[in-house]
Amino acid sequence: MAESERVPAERKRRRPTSSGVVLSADLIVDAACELIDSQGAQAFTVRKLGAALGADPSAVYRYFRNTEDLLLAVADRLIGESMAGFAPSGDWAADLRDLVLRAYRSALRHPQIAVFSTVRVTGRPHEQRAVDTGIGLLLQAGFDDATAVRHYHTLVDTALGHAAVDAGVMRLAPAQRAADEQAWQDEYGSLPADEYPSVHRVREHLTLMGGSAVEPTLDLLIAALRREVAQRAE
Amino acid sequence: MAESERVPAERKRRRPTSSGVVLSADLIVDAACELIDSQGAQAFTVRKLGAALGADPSAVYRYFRNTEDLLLAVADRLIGESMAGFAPSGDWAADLRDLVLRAYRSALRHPQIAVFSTVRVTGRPHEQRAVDTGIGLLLQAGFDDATAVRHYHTLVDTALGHAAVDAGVMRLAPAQRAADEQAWQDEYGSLPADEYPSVHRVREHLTLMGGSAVEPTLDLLIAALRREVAQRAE
DNA sequence: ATTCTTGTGTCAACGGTGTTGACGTAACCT
DNA sequence: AGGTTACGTCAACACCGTTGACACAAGAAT
Repeated sequence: MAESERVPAERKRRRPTSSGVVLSADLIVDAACELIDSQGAQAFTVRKLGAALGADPSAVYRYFRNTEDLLLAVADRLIGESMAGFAPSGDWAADLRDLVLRAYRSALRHPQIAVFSTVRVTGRPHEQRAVDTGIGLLLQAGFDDATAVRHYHTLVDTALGHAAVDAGVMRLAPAQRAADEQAWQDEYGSLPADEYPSVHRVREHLTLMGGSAVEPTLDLLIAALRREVAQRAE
Repeated sequence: MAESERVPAERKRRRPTSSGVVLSADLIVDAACELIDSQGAQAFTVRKLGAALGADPSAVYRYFRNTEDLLLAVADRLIGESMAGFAPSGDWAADLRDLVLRAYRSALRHPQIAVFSTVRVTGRPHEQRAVDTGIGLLLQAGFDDATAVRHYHTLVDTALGHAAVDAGVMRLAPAQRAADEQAWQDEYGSLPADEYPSVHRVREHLTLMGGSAVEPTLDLLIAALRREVAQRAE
């Protein structure tokens, strides 16, 4: 899991910072994750990262070329984390749901990263393992090769897409986010019946628009796949 | 969400800027769209917007509370564009597919905007119209109120999620994008059969991972909805 | 033990950002 | 004609990412 160092992987001189911390690429990635998780991605800045580390912000540039480079290293760690502990049960549909939901959750854990890390093919070991596992489950279900690939693509892009959307919501400051959910009641709950009949009719249920839609979506997709398999068996 | 206007919708005093332009909220949104489309979302700043308008950057704050507020207006314009020309056929499933695909396409037509605009509840007129139409189609299909809302949420978030993912790909430089698609063949096409049996088996079909997965996804979702309605009717 | 090299933490600075408050002036109302 | 005030402008603030110069301690060489 190498990072894109500007510096040989192994460091010899470990000079502690003025506050006594001994820096390393791993430690910086740790701190970055923590910062993003606790403060929200919006709050992530190199300067705050430096403060959290107890080091001058510019020290980060001894380990990463720039902010994007650092965020890629964080994304790299994500892929590994998300698949840790995945244990197939034997039910292909349930396992697929679990696998894809893991990708979603770990992407969502770091919202800012999710937006750009979901579009690149990393080709790294963890990604390769995940792809093989997912396609394997679809083959096990009985789909032919091409269909398995197509369906895998569908599931993964859907999960990552939802992650990107939901990540955007997470990026908002908590107060802003609350206001946004409230908006469904405030702005939509009181639309006039003559101009917006459907919205008016369902106004009691608009809070359902608040949370994430991943799980309902995956449930529908997997139900459709299950049915496809069943029909094929007839 | 709070009103975007800090000012009554209709303006009386139209004082031209020092360069002779007469500002308006619409004109500012125009300029913002143009700027983002041509230069990329990264390049969008209030100061550049001011320069493009031939006005002091801070003039923007007479029309929008802050940048976020302006971007919501941009997002709503996109929704409006996408809905222009939508004509329901009477087949709720086909109409839903069309409606949602329109949202996807217009988001994708402006990849730079899509990345952030897919994320917020704008609460603005165009969005309200689209929401009412979509939920109306689901009610017409026979779903109860709460279920209609849930399914609408599912469809919209899915389409916008795919737009976000696919827009991310579009943003890559063409060379980069080609390399990324090639990676599916290069990196995955030659994985050893013993370690990655499933990927190895489907290696002929990995190019299917290239394009967008929206349509297959929507087809699966709508098939699931159709079946739900059919079962309810029994 | 002393010197030398160099990796690396620090500091100051640059040019950028969004946003705000004061200010004057032109556009409308009476 | 005069008064109000909307709104464009300006200057300033507090941030941001990033860089180049610098000091110094860790390890190597002697």
